[in-house]
Amino acid sequence: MGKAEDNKRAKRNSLLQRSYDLFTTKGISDTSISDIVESAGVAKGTFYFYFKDKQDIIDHLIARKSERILLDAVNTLEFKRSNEPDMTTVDMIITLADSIVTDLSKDPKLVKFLNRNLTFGFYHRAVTDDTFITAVNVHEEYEKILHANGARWKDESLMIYTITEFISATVHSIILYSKPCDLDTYKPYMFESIRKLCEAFAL
Amino acid sequence: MGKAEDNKRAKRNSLLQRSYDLFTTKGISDTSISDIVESAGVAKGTFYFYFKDKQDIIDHLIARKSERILLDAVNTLEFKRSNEPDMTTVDMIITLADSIVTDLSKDPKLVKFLNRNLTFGFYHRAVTDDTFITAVNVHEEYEKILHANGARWKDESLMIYTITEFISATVHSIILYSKPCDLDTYKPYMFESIRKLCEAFAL
Amino acid sequence: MGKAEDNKRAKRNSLLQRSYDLFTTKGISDTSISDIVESAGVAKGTFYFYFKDKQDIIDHLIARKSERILLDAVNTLEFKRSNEPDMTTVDMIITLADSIVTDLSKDPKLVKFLNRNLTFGFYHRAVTDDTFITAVNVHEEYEKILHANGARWKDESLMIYTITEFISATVHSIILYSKPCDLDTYKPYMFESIRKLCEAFAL
Amino acid sequence: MGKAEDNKRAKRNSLLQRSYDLFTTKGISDTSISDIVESAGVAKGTFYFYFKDKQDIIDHLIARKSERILLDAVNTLEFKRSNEPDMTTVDMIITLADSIVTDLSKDPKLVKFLNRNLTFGFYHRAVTDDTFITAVNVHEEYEKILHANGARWKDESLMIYTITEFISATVHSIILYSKPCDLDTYKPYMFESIRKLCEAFAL
DNA sequence: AATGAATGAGTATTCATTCAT
DNA sequence: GATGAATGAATACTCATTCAT
Repeated sequence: MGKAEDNKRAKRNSLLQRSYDLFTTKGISDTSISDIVESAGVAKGTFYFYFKDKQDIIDHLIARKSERILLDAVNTLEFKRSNEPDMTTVDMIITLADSIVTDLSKDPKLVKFLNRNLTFGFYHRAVTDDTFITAVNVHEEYEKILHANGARWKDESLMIYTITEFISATVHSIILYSKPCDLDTYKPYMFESIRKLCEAFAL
Repeated sequence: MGKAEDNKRAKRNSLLQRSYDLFTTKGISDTSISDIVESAGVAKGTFYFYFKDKQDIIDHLIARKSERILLDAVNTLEFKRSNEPDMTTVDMIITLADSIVTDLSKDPKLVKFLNRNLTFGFYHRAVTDDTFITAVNVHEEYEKILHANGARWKDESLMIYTITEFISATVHSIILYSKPCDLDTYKPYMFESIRKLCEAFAL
Repeated sequence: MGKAEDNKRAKRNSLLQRSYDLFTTKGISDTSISDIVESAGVAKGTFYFYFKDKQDIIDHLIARKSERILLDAVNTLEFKRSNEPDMTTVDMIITLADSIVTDLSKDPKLVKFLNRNLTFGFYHRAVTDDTFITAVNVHEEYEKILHANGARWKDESLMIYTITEFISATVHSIILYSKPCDLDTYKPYMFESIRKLCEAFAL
Repeated sequence: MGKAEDNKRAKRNSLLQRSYDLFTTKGISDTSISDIVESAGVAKGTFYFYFKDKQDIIDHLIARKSERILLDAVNTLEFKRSNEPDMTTVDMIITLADSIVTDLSKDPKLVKFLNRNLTFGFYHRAVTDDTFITAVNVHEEYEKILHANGARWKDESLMIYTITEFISATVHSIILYSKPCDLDTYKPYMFESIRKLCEAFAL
């Protein structure tokens, strides 16, 4: 039983991993299903056993990758809080943002791939498998942080949306093209901006 | 003499207009050059006489449309200032944002087409013809407004970048899918956010 | 098992045969891939499953056809030698030439198709599949004949090159246009010329 | 009068020269009429005033270039004969061949362009303008040389055909790819071969 | 669960040629 | 004689998808 299951999971992961490599190397539209299955060493039909179509595997990849970034930020924050238990909520948010931006700046290919779709994991997709189920947990995780220290906000959901969109939008051109400036130059403005955005949602 | 010139311009405009209609109706990648020329009533070769390729006409369209939105906002502001000469710079920025968002909300197809590329006219393209030349003037126009009343900022360029990216990123999902809320609900948060972002750049 | 293999081979051969017919009837550049697949009764994609592109099928055809001509000449020679074991090497070469020219004269379309590329099988192509592998053997076969009776030459490779180029160049216009004379008129001159060319390479 | 004539001739020559440059640089089929007229600085329609189509300008170019090579050889021979009045006809032919091959080896692009069509000027084309009329004179020139010293041959026309085809066929791959050997290595074999071919046509 | 041969609609792009001015 | 805007047929090649095995 488990053996066949493992085999399936391995094949699926191989397809995901290889297609991600190809997407980030050659670009999405220049990567064909043929390229993917050849790289993964499976037959063409097999691809369609595991994924509905090309967009389907792209969506899974975005969810998977953005989830990792978002959860990594949560972990970083938790570690920091264990040393500084008295952080304000705003400082916690800045910490999350810093982690996200730092992760992204280490992986410009991922930035290109996500293409400002960092928020994807939160909203745009029906929950079809475990990957997406976890993505939902991410959202909950963030709401929990917002409420830490009994902080209250005008609208938590809109606040998450606003800040996340702000980060992924501004960071995009800066990481990929260093335009209109490089990341280190922009970071202070960004953190100050986030701080101010928090104020905008403060009760 | 001018007759032939007029004829050319008319044909070019027809291609631009028809392709925009098709792009926003069927989507960009589902619109073929065949569709465009058929709709414009010209031969296929004619398309390639006026535009280098599909991306070329898309770029011209984005520049043209975003330029109109951006300039419309400037005009709206100027009209308002003629009645309220004492507006603060921040209020002027909010006015610009309001005009842009209002324009976009009236034309969701345009939002979809621009796909968060509102800033396109500002940065991403060499200046090759009159369309793009005007786009440059837009940028100057906005810098002028920032400096009205002798206001001073930490970095005008980064400020324009930050606010423009903020608007186009947040507005996108809201206008197209009313997610996570509709525009009227979001507007107060948005304006408050912009106000705060200005603070972040205030000297 | 073998069934699927047979089917593939049959389809491949059908493409080869039909494209040859079209190439020699309408001309190579006036034959489109559409024409070929329509004639072979397969889908367009199928063509590209079996051949890399148009030039690829042309190369295979040239190798295939020139190989047949060249090997046919070897067989003719072997049959003749079984009756006349004492042939001189020069007479053997004339015999080969006669067989080649006779074959070609029976098939002007092939002459046009090969377009002075008779030597193709010898030199110009990496050995990629069985067709081309055989082509290599042809070359060895000819070297063997040159060395029959212990004959020695200044340079066998250059000799084969010289004579093969001589035949394919002179025969071309004569078979296709009977210019500057017809083949029967030219043959004595040709054989005498070859005899003399052999002398030029005799040690 | 003459002025307009001169202008026409200049334009025609410009088209010929520029197209030759493009044909030998980019290749014939990769050179479009657009490329030619752009390079020559005339309008598209003008091309069709001077030449019937692409093949027409190619034919004129081949005639023009091969004529020059062939006449250059005649001049070289005449110069040599003024010093060595007692040359045998065979030596004269070798001298012609040497001149032709030397010219070609200095200009591989021309070899590629002529593509074994050196004999073109002699046979394949109706005489339509002065260029081609001259080409005919070339032929007469060569017959005259064959008859020098009262030499007699089985068939002068076939002899010219045979030797010319021999040269252009063998020299092609050698100059362009140094295959199967380089020109200096091949020259002795070539001259010996030509000498022998002359014997084949000797009465 | 996996294969891979077969599909065929679909696309962008080229270019020789024409003809009204 | 010259122009260049307009043509539109023609073509090679791709690729997501299916389905019999």
